[in-house]
Amino acid sequence: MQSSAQIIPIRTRESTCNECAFRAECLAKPEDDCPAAGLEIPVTPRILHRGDHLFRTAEPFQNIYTVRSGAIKTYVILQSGEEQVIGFHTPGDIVALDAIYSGRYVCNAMVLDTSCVCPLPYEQLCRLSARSPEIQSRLIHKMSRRIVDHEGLLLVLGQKTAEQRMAAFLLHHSRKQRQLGLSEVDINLPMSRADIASYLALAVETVSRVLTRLQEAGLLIVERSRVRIVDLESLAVTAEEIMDGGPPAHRGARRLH
Amino acid sequence: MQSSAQIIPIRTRESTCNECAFRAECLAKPEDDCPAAGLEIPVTPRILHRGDHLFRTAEPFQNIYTVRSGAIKTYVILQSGEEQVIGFHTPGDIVALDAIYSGRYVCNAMVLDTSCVCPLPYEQLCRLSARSPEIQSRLIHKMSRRIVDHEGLLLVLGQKTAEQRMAAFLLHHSRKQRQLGLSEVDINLPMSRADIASYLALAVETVSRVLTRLQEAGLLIVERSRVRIVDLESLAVTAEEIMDGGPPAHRGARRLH
DNA sequence: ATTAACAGTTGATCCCGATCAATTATTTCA
DNA sequence: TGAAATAATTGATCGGGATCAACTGTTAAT
Repeated sequence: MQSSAQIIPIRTRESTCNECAFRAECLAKPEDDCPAAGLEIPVTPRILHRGDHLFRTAEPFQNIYTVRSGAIKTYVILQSGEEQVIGFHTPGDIVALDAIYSGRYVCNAMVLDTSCVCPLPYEQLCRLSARSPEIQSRLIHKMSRRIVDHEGLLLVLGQKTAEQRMAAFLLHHSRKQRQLGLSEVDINLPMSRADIASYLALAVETVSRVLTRLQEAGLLIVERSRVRIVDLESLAVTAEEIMDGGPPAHRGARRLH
Repeated sequence: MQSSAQIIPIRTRESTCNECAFRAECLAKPEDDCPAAGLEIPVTPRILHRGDHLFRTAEPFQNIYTVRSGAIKTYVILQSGEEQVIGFHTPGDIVALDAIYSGRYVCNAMVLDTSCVCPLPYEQLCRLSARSPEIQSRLIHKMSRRIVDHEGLLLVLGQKTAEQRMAAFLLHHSRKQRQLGLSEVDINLPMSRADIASYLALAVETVSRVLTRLQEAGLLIVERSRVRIVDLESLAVTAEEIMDGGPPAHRGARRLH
């Protein structure tokens, strides 16, 4: 488990958000300087590795975490003992927004890939946002966006076929990567097939089969945790529900219900 | 459509939250008086009737709405032309938290039953919450709770059988009613079977069949939009996933996946 | 009261995706 | 390096719930 990733050169001593290259995607303001020095959030970025936990269910809630790099999965353990994946979090995302309500973490957060996160003490963030309308607005926007994303996911889980779910999942990652200035066709999936299956409410076998099918249809090239999107357009058509009466351009896009 | 409900005696002129009987469930503070008169939110409660719309998709976002009484459903129109129900909102809930992110309403909000709502101009609310940590905290808590609820719903849609979904749905309403000081066994369902089916990602026929089955099992008495829960305990067992190895106390509770 | 439009229930059949089973990579660690 | 454990793929079968179809209330309008 001890790899060279451990010695990534990053300052882990306390610093402020003014120095952070990721501030445009974070809670801090996008401008070059905070208008008042007092508005800076002192943070201690942490490097974590695959398998590490940020927090676990029922622990008292102290920090929310902004993801700077890497990937985090949140999950709960069902009464059956099975693991149920709740979400995947990549750079720009905030982890633990669901813990604010109860004051306890409601899921476990596990690192999928070497990651850098900024723990933000919630109490401190509240005091800060009370003095800074901009920070307050950013937090609320992040939360609103999470609600929108969840509503989209509810549609996917409730109304889409296995093929459509997988397509929507890949498109989501594609768009997120583009938003971060990365490639929108070379997708890295740091989570296991089992994680994807749990998240999309499918069987592992189905995930595997659907990936194969999408590859055979010429939409993807799948190579382990590496997926290259060959036909982004068709993938979008597959994910979205087709308009009635339109030409059935692609075999993968059927309607349901 | 013109019923006596129209003449409910309520002051619809502008008033403040200090006078609202529902403030404990609203965004305003629970204490008897606001510490500063300036923190009061001037609101104009509105009475709406079945079929009325609070707002529609793509309209510019101006207000969030707190529900005082009645029931609101939010929905979107899919490309197929079908209606997809996103959520049901009852007293204490806030409608349009998902519109903050984009600045546009992302769904339609239709009144299911004669309702009283308070439109809260979002800009105004922001300015207010910037000066009142309590208000800010309440808004954030409401949003966090919505996120938690969505996560629960994702589990239900993704991992539960038709029977479990229906049981979870009824329990959700039961608990909400109890929280409001109403009966936890006499549930009123102001939405149609089609609405329930859409929300739970089931066919209308399945909703009907499951209700019949739960009634035959002695857990419910179904009478049109009126459901009486006879065996709350068994309904909870049906909804929750059963612990492995435990005695299979109830026929309705099987595991899946 | 009569009809139409709609909402809800019940029955028969079918299909997508889960499950069971076997095989083939790929890690992990002695 | 090799063995054991784990992850991923592929095949065969089965079932929960969708779909199609018919029927039965309810509500609405004249």
